[in-house]
Amino acid sequence: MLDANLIRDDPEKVRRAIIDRCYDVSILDGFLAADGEWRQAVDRTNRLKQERNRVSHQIPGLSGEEKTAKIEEMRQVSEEIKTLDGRISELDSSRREALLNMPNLPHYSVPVGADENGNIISKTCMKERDFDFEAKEHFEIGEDLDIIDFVRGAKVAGSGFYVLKGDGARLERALINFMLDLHHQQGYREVFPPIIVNDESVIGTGQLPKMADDMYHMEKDGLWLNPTAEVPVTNLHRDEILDASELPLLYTAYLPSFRREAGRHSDTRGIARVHQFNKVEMVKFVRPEGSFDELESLLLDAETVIKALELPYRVLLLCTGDMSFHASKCYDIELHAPGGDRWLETSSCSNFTDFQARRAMVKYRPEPHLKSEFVHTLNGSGVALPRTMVAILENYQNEDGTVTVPEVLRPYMQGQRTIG
RNA sequence: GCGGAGAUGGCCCAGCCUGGUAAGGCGAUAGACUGCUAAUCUAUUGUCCGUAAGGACACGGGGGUUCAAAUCCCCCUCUCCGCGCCA
Repeated sequence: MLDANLIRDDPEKVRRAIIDRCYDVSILDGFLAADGEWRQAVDRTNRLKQERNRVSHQIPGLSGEEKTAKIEEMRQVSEEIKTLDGRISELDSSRREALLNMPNLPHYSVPVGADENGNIISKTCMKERDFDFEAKEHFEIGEDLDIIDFVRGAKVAGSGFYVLKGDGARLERALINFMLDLHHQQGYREVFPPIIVNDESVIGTGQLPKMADDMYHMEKDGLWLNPTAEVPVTNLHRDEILDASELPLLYTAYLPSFRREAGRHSDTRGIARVHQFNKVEMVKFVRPEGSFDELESLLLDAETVIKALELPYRVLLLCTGDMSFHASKCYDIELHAPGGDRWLETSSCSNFTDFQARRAMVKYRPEPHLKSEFVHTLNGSGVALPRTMVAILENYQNEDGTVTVPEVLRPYMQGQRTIG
């Protein structure tokens, strides 16, 4: 959510940002109209309430006709206030709705572009692997080794779900433990939050109202299945004023994530796009002034995971049109999957500046007794499991059909060197 | 799920029965005072509208009654205690 004062003071800056991000600018004009009317109405109701308060306090000292007259007068003022307050609440809703649907302002360093073609490859690491045999795709490998079972996943839950079996399940668990341990060493505190979240949380981080159709909703309880650990972890501190001395706060969490993937029909084969997947996530609460440096270090922390796994990857700096709407700046890490010669988005590291903090009311006091301010929040996957699994299976596959276990994972698999 | 008790400012806590500008304490910050510290005194310590002066709002959330609601009425959420159920 943007600062209403900033929008009033510099609407053209906001208009530029909305255009760069390919959103409809009418949302800005809608806000300005509702906001102007809202402020006038608030001013008028405040004056009326002042009058009512003043006279109401005089009434106990009055008697007879004068008292009756004042009471009648105030009854009418109260009626007027009630009508006006109703109008204010309508205006406030449209104001707020416009605010909730307005994207964050991109950082000046973000390239302007309409779609993924505007993204910039900011770094490429480790050469893609050359094969002297025909590389298989991960779903073939998984089925041949009987470690990924799509048929039974579909039986138990439906299309888009899968079962990890044997060394596949063990590899998944090894990855989770390896990543959590690494992030722990990097200074992140491990948490395991609820996997089900309420409306306030999902609004707080910005998935609602825009992404409602992408999440699983439990109507009976009014709750949502976690779409990304960013939601419960960031909302740990919703409606809190943090102690400045405890910033930056760094968290890491392993959490299953759920996406409905409504309306997406391509890319359904395999485990690269599924309804339920595990992810290890990093979340930072930081002071505003250093937040873009914190983004760079967050990216490095995520890259460390990939480097340790010795997988070929590249880092993209996303352009204005391709960033998710709550980010101010975002890097994607893509892993190379040689089976299908594809680049898979495996991590997304974003600085949301004060956008989420303002929605979720996460503040801190820069100095004792000074006015509290919004923190900046950041989030990075470190990293998404299925696509990492794809990259491992495809990059570490051997001609005989086996898969070598990456060296850093062996301690997590009782020293096992190969699968198959 | 049932019964009971609660939720008041950054924190603690009074006020509720019997409606009339949210009392007191703690902590924090600034100033005053004192060789230093402590103590003491004073001020500040939530949100919104407003350039400001000023004003409004805020007693878990939402409705209602009333000239006026922390206080009375209704609905909801959460916490604690007991009972029930349960991996």
